[in-house]
Amino acid sequence: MHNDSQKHTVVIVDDHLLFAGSLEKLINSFPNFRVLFHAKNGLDLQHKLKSEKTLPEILLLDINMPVMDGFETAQWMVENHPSIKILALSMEDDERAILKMLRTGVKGYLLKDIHPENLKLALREVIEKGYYHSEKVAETLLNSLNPTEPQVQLNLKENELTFLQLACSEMTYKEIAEIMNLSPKTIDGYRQDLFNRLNIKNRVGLVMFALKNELIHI
Amino acid sequence: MHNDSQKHTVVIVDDHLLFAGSLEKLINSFPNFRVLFHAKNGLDLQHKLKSEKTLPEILLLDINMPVMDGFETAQWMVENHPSIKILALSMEDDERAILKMLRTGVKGYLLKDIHPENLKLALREVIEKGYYHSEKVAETLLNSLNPTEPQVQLNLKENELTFLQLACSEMTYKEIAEIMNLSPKTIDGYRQDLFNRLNIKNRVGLVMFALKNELIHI
DNA sequence: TTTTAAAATAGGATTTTCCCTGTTTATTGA
DNA sequence: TCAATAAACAGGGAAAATCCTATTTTAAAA
Repeated sequence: MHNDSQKHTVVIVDDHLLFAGSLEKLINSFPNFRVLFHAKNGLDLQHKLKSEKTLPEILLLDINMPVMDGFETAQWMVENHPSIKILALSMEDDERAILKMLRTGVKGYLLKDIHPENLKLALREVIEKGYYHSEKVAETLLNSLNPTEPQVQLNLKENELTFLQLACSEMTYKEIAEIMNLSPKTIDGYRQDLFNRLNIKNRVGLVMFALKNELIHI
Repeated sequence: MHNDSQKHTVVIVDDHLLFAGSLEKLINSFPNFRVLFHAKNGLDLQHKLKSEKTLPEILLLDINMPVMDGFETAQWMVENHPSIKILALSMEDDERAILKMLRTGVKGYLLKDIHPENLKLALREVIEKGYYHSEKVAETLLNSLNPTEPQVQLNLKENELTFLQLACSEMTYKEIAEIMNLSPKTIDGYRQDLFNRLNIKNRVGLVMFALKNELIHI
C-alpha cells in the first residue's frame, strides 16, 4: 500500500459531474494515483489551478465541454503549465479532433469506451514514458499520413465564407451586399466564383454545400 | 456496514466502458447498493439477464447507445421485466427524449452532469418511493403541458413533400415539374402555397424548412 | 515608384423566381 | 346528377438570380 504523498496526482476536467465523480473514485482505487480535484471546464480549471497549492502531474481532459472546451483548455495548459501531462478524453473517435489535440501537445488520447483497466495503464504509461497512445490513435495517425480521400480543400476567404453563410438565409443578394458593405455586383462576383469553383448551379447548391461542409448549422 | 446480501442491486447499461466502470465503483461505494454487472447495450443486456441468475432491482440505462439504444431497451425491459425499475441516464437534457422515456415507463431520468451525491439520492428514492424526478424533469413535464411553441403541424400532401424535397436540389422548377409530370404552373402553385403557409420568402427558405423538419438529410 | 495581381465594381442580357388573379379539370358527397 | 371543393393549370408582370465581358480600385511585390 502507498500513502498519499507517494501517489501520482491527477486532476479531472469534465462538465459531467457524475462522470467526473465516478472517475475520481475509480482513479483513487488505483494504488498509485489519486485525484486532487476536478473542474467543470477550462475556465474553472484556471481558477482552481491558481487557488490550489499543489499542481497535478496529469490532467484528464474531456474535449466536449461548454464554456471553454478541451481544445482551448489544452492550448492554455501547454502555454501556462507545460509540465503537466494532458490525457484527452473523448466520446467520439473523431479523426480531426484526435489530430488537433495531438498537435497541441497532449500526451494521450482516450475514448470513453475504453476498459477501466486501460485507464490505469494509460496513467502509468504517461508517468513512465511520458505518453500513451491507444491503438485507435496510432491508426488515426497512419490514416492521416495516408489520406484516403484528399478532401477538397476549401480555401474560402473570410468574405466568401460570410457571403456563403448569408446566402443560406432568406435575404436577397442585394440585402446581403448591404450587410457586408459591398456593391451588389461584388456579391454577384462572389457567387459566380463559388459556382465555378464548387461546380454549383444555383443558390440551393450553395446552401447544400454550406451544410455539407458544416459552414452553417441548422 | 451492510453485507452484500442486504444491498440493493443495480445493473448498468452503457457503451462507454470507462464510464460504466467508474460508475460501478461509485455505486459500490454507496453503503446500500451494489452493482451486479454491466452491459454494453440493450442486446448485451438481454443476454446477460438470461445467463445471470440474479435480477437487479434497478437498471441504470444510458440512452445514447449504438446497436440497441436506450429507448428500445427501455421498451423491452418494460415488457419483459416490468418489476425492474429503470433510471435513464443521458448526456443531453433533450426535452423530447425525456418525455419519450417517461412515457415508456422509466422511473427516473438523470443527466450525466448531476452530482454523484444526487445519484445516491436517486437510487434511494427509486427504491423507497418507486420513482425519482429531478428538477429538470419536473420542469420539462410542465413545459410539455404548456407548450410555448405550438409546433406548426405540417400537413404535407404527398406531392407537396416530393416537391419540397426536389426543391432542395439544383433543379429549376421547370425541371421539377417535368420529373413530377406536372405543369410548371402547378409547381408554381405548390411553391406559393408553401410560402404562404410556412411564412417563407424564397427557395432557400424551403430548403431550410425541409432540413429543420428532417424532410431531407444532408 | 512602377508593376502586378487580386478584389471590387459595372453594364447589360437572359433566365428563373416570385406573385397575383384567374380558369379549367377532376373528385366527392348530397 | 348536381353542387361544392380541391387540384391542376394559365397569363402576365415585376423582382431576383444567373452569366457574360469588361473596367476601376486596392494592395502587395519588385
